[in-house]
Amino acid sequence: MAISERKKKILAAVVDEYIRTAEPVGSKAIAQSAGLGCSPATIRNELAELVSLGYLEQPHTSAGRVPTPMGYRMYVNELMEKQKLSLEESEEINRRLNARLQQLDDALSDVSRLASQLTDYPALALTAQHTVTVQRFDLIYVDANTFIIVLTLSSSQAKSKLVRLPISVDQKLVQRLSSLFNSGFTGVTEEQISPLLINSTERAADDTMGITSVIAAFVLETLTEANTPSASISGENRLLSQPEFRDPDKAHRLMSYLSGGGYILPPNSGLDAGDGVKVLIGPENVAEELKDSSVVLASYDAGDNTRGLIGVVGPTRMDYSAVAAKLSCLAASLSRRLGGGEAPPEGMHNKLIIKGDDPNDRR
Amino acid sequence: MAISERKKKILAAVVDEYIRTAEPVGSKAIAQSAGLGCSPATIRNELAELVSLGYLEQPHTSAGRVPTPMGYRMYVNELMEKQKLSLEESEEINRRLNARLQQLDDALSDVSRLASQLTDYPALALTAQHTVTVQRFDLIYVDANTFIIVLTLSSSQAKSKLVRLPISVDQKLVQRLSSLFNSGFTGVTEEQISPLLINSTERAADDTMGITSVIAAFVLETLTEANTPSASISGENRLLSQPEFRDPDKAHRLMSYLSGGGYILPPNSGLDAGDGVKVLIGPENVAEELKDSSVVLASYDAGDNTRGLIGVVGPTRMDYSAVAAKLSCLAASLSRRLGGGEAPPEGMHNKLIIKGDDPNDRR
DNA sequence: TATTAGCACTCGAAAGTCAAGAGTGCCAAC
DNA sequence: GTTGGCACTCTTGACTTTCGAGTGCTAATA
Repeated sequence: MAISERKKKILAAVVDEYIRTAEPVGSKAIAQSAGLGCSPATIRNELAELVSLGYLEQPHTSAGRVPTPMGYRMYVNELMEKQKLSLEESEEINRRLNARLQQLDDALSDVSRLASQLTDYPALALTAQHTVTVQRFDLIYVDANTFIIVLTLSSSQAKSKLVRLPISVDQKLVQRLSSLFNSGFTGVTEEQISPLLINSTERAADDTMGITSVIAAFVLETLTEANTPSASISGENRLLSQPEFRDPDKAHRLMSYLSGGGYILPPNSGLDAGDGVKVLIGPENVAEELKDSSVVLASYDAGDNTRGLIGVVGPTRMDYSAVAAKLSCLAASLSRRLGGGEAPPEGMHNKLIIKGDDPNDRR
Repeated sequence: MAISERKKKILAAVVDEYIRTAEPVGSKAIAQSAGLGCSPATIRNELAELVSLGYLEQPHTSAGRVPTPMGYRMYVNELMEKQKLSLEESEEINRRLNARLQQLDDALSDVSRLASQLTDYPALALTAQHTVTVQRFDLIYVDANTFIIVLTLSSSQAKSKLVRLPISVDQKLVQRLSSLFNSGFTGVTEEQISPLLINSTERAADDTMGITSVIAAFVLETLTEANTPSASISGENRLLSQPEFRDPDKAHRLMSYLSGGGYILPPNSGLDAGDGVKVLIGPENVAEELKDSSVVLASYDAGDNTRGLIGVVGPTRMDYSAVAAKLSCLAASLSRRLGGGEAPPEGMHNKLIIKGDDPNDRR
């Protein structure tokens, strides 16, 4: 349904103002702010129509207007001015991202923390489900009681573990195991590692001390960890500064949903491609707990043909424009760093160590 | 100053009751609960004295009594019955700890999350400052563009990184670098790694491609990370279910202090030894933000001659007894797993990967 | 026909009032 | 030293009142 140009301007003004103040906005305020030269009375007529069209609502008869989810949707799709970050701002983001990613590991939680700091809302970072295999297998013999397992994964990470044994092992045995694992366990997925395979390796290596199973356990553990999509959430506490979460119960419900590793995405939707930013407004969310909050999502190229997500959660009255701009810049920076086989900048190599939040952790 | 036996009983009853209900407790309630056969009037007299001694206070003239920090202190030191966990409970803790630690990495955040779940308060886990060195150094040559760095640390961890280069390297060069690093970079602390050392290694290896500095950077990064004391905090949101944090501003202040990696400990106090549990009540905390909260801390043996801390933060009206019992059990379990050079149980090896929370993250 | 000024009306938020109840402090009696 | 009794205090919650922002409608106007 088409809407007059003026109605759009008014709707935009209502949303902008409401985002700014969190208070229902009245006709007078609009008459001043939106530069269309007409009186409050005229605006009131238009507002009444916008209400009956479903874009706005009134908390009660004699209050100002508040956008409905449909109103926000219209705003996000057509009305809001796409905010461009200034050059300094986007360089700032790059710089901070760089500073973080130079650290080892924990990229995911660093990214979510950064997103939260940038936007001042709770933020999350997710990795996609993924099928990682072992590409190469090394055992380093240290001494009779000690060796190191080094796995090179198809995701271009190396994972290692120091194993100390209460018994002595023969260097020969370690070498045998190394080459057996290299032929038997490379290129296989997590599911293909069967007790059968482990047993036959154990026999072939002539391993009577159960070392094979220790190694196999590490391989499995590592693959499981690398395959599990994982999430990191930061800055839940920032919810509390939003007036819509002044009710501690409401805040608590959402926060514990989030820190329980809440599932933000519609399960089928997958992570879509492109650097586009996706906005889920209020009831558009599947999770009951999010029905009156909004989520802004941006996806990034995590290399190894997978994509990850960064998102921000806030009240429906969220500064969509600013958040979208920042997330999109952050996602682009991340993609540049992690993605696409390009040689990354000096000293930086693909690494996005997957980090587990236990999804059973909800309470 | 000595206090009559009866006063102690009464004080204990007040604290117990207040912990349970969060409401000021009156003389009548005590007369019933504490099994000392005397009337409310008698109790009132005693209460008045306890107030003037500083153990209790009244929110206003005609309200029940509430413990002061000094009252809690007395309670914690002498009065509270040391709660013993039932065998099932402590086995439950062990079991859950085990389930978590079998995962790779992230031990710290798993531990804090577990502590928070057990106690239903926000919890944190800290590692001590630490001086880790490289014990052994391996380079694995993969192909002309790829090699793997494997560091074995004095903390009995192995850390590895896959390095892909845009240029080709000679296998010989990799070997030379491996042995040079093994002699030059083992046993040295982070501070001892100087540009001088790096330069001389580079020259000795005849490395014209800057590979030495890539490796040295990884060594430095790894040591820095391993040496940095780090903290993980979980379950901040649980604060919101405490009536004393119904005020969102108050809750917000404390939560952002905590998730900013707040410094809980008096800077000089160090982490003390022993499995004792330490309680900091209200104003005993140094941080302004904690002045009206309490902290319960337990230290664990993190192996490698260092100790770590687990702690729980809550209102001064905290169930000290239960929290102390749980933390102490958890710390003991952890110590058993990480500490003391003992061979850990099947499949478990020393690993407490240090995980960074950026201390500059405060806002 | 679209816009505007004017005005009565509505409703929520904030302030004020009041009664009920829990708990005290004190006194006199045991 | 302990207890029952009683007047007093202070908070809490319910109820009322007031105030003001904002509306919807109508009639006048461009």
